[in-house]
Amino acid sequence: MITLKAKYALKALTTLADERAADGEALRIETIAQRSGAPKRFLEHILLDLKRGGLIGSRRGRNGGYELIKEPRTVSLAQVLRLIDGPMAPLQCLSRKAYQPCDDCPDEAACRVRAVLGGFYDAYVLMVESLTLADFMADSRPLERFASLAPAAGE
Amino acid sequence: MITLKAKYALKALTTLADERAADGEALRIETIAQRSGAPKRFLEHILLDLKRGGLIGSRRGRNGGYELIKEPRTVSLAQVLRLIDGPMAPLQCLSRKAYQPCDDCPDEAACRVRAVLGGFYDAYVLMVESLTLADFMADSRPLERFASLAPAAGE
DNA sequence: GATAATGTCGATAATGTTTATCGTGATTAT
DNA sequence: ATAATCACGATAAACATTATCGACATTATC
Repeated sequence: MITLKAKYALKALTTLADERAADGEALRIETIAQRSGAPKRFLEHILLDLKRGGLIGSRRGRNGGYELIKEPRTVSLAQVLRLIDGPMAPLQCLSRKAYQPCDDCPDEAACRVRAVLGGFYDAYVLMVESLTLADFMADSRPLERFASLAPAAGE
Repeated sequence: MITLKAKYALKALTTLADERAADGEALRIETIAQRSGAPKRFLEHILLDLKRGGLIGSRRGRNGGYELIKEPRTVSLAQVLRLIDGPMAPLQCLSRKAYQPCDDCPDEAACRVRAVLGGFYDAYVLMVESLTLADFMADSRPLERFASLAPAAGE
């Protein structure tokens, strides 16, 4: 499960990406809240996170608002999930950006769970890094690129 | 992140699978705790969950203990994760075994987040269902079967 | 049948995470 | 000035995670 916060973030980013595609203005929090369905006061914090992450920009004061400052196809799902929900790895000892040894593991190299999930996580990362905000916008079939996986299910 | 509880469960199952492969006896909680590194009193509950899930069997009383009652290659990672951590879907509205409409979504069919993550989750499920306890045991290279994914990273 | 070994299982609790809401301050256009 | 708007720390309710404990049930053995 991704958190609801991350879901709101993706909806907000999609809203901003749509607006950008339409050559629109910066959008107020209120407007983003309405279009994305996120609670306004909660969304404030989410937008701040996205801003700190360099994905969106803001203007304060009258006529202020938020706008996307990256090309949608350069913003990966992985980037957003890491920014909002933190490390994605199934085990902390497998995290690329936030590695930490697991407290319960005396010998990391001997850990079978780590070995198996490590291989799995490699594939996982390829997927979430190849999905981008652009995939959330139009009527794309973004995951047909993973169709090659299907044969693996047969075994 | 999978929970520590799920990690303990996988280590315990691997321990039991190893014992089974060696034609060993049922193992006491204490012994499983030592071999898997899980706290004994916490492990109790985990083993109960695994028993209720039909993966292991137990004998009470003197000379009691736990043993794996399934062929390791018939126990998927997905099964264990669902049993211990609950639904795996990135959104509850995408869960196969525990579907529920998302509270924040007025129109599920129009939800772009759902559409994109849905495609992603399909691939994810194929992976976790094709990994089995057998992959955790020997010196296997379980994830080479997902090597076909690699080209997708190039774009 | 008494005893010791062992699984069963509900209660409790410390800690952290998630999902918010609120008040106040800072900035900007008019 | 004033009104509109973002910035951001404080707070809190609800829930999840990670345990530990005590008491009970079952079984083998003496």
